[in-house]
Amino acid sequence: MSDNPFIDKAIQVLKLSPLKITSQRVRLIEILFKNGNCHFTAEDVHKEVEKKKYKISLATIYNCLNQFTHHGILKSVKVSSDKIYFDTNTDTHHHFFCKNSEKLTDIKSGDIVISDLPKLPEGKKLESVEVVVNIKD
Amino acid sequence: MSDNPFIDKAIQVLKLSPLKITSQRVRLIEILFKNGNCHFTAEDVHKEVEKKKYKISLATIYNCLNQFTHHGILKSVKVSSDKIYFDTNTDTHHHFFCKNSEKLTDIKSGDIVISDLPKLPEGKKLESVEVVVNIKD
DNA sequence: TCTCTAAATTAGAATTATTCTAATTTAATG
DNA sequence: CATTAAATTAGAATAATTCTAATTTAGAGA
Repeated sequence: MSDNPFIDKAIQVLKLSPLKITSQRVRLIEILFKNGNCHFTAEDVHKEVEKKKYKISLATIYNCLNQFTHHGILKSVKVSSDKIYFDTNTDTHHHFFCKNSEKLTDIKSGDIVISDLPKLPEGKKLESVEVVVNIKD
Repeated sequence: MSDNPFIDKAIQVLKLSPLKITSQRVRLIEILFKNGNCHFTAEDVHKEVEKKKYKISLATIYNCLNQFTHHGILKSVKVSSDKIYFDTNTDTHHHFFCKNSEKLTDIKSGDIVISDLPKLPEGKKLESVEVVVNIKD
């Protein structure tokens, strides 16, 4: 119990997963979920780790971000940037991506409505629908 | 005049741009537009260049793909893959991306309808809306 | 047609984000 | 506790893309 509901919830999901509870993973979750819904690149997380003087290697940061994504703690988002973004909001939703600041912001569910989905190519199954609204200053 | 309307149109756009008409650029356009609407990675183009025994370096392929994109001959598409895809269809449209084959296919305009767009963050301008429907086998 | 210059091409090096390797440490089960 | 599979780590490796600096070329103007 950390008095922060976002951190608590993420730790709960971690505990329910087959992943072990290591100090690195707990600290990364604290960084990621401190302010609720946020978007991070691996480098963002790395900087925050340095600032807090935690000893967590970049390899572990990448490992954890990927495993968290596989276990429903994070979502990954691809936009027209060469970095992978990780989103602490795992609910279905979409994004603004600002080309100037290279920052993502959530579009809250309902603020964008796709009223008609195309039929999928023969024999394929739907995995997800990603909408990115690119914006600039 | 090449008897192929896709190639002819792309060459026209090239001629109207400030880019010079080099043999490399013409050959790349021939490869890209031969079959109308298509999707290519730089490596796809490189393989095709090798197959045809053209002497066009990978650096030139990258340069040209990027310049073509800046001058409206191509569009670039980002999906959850580590490669950049280039699309010969520059009209507004969206994509299926198959996670198994790593292939893009067009969703023709009208087959997907976004009936409600969110209001943009204060002071930002709309650049584009990208919809990717991820599918799998 | 010739000259000239900015643009284009090139090979290869550099960069950048990310993943891999193999050795060491640790969580947590019994 | 003892054990072992999982996690962490430093550093090397990879893969896509961009950069560098030297050479070539397109095409405008004389």
